[in-house]
Amino acid sequence: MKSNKQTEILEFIQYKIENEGYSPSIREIAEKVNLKSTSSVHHHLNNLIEKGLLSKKAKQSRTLTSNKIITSFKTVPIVGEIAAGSPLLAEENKIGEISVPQDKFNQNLFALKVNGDSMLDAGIHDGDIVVIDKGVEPKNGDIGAFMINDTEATVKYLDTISGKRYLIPANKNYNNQEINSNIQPIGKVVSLFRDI
Amino acid sequence: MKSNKQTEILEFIQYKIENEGYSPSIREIAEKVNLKSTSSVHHHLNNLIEKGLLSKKAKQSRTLTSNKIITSFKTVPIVGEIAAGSPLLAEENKIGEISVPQDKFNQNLFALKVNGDSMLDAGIHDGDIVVIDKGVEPKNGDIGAFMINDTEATVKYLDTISGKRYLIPANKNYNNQEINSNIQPIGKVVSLFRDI
DNA sequence: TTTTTTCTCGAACATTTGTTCTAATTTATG
DNA sequence: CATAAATTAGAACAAATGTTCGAGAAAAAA
Repeated sequence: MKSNKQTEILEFIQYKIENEGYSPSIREIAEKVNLKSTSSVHHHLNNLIEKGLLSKKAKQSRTLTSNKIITSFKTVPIVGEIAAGSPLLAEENKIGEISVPQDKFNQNLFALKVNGDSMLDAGIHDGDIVVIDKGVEPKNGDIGAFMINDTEATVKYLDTISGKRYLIPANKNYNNQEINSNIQPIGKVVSLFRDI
Repeated sequence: MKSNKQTEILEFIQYKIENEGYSPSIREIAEKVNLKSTSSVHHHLNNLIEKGLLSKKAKQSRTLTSNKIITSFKTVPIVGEIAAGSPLLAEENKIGEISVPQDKFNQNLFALKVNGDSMLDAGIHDGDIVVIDKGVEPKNGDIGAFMINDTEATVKYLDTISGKRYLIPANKNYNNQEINSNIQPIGKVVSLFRDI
């Protein structure tokens, strides 16, 4: 045996609500957590309700709700500064989480906190959170996220000038940067969030 | 009678999921939309499913899920152009919905689609969605939403110059506008969303 | 070990709930 | 108006589901 049965039940309920959109029935729970009797599940549910971790309507099916914040939104990690040499999404680089609506549901999303004002003229400010789709390679004219020397993530326009490809800032105080082997595309910027 | 029965049903399902956390039963729907028979509801549900607006598991209770974005997030209406003389949040002005994370949960939130580039230098672009808290009166230096002549909603800086209060655009091509009785504050702009 | 508590099982029961069928009613169509 | 289509109602049924009770098993406490 590993963890607590009640934790197992709670997690299954949360999983089910998050992924299917509705609560499991007691028998579904029983099967999932290897309990042969519905009354056993019932027992645990009452316990979880007493602890304030669950709610439900009496005598009504599939009305379990988790009191934790559980939604069908996708929570994607936000990364800030990248520790030298560490992978982009390493735990040490994570500075928070952001929730992205389901119509952007995608396993390849993550968010990056913008550092600096090099994209100011594109309306991207220092401190803004940009959501990046790792599954989409940025094309010419796109705003993309790029990894430089495996130590720095940056957001820039991508474009080709005279046959060479450049990272292009949206700010006259910054210079274009030719793409070389030290610059790897991470993904395309698909949306922007800002708290004002 | 006003709108379609199926719309009524769909909205109730969405409301229920959003507010209670679980799908209504067919009988609950019947009662809510004034249908005496469960089979009538059944009929409409099948229709909605055919249209791709709903999903459900056969023979399983309370497994309706809306294919629209429905979560425990707060859905706030987006308004665009304001029809002359109509209340800001009138149905006719509504152009969509946006989901706002629960940590911004607030009964006074709504969203406004930005029209024009008068706030470009503040990084607010034409087409951006700004979320407005009606419960917070914008103060000097804040970005606020204001209603002009009850016909136009606008987003501007608010500030006092030489003892007079002005709406101040963030774009040199636009002029300050002194606040008079034709200009009413709606609320404070608290966040910004942009699809790129 | 003995006692107590917690957990589990099995079965049975009462409701809730989805489903189906037929007929009546209303609404649209020609 | 007559006809067809869509909507609604009513009833009955089968399945899913929550609930309860008693007893046994396992784990914890004494």
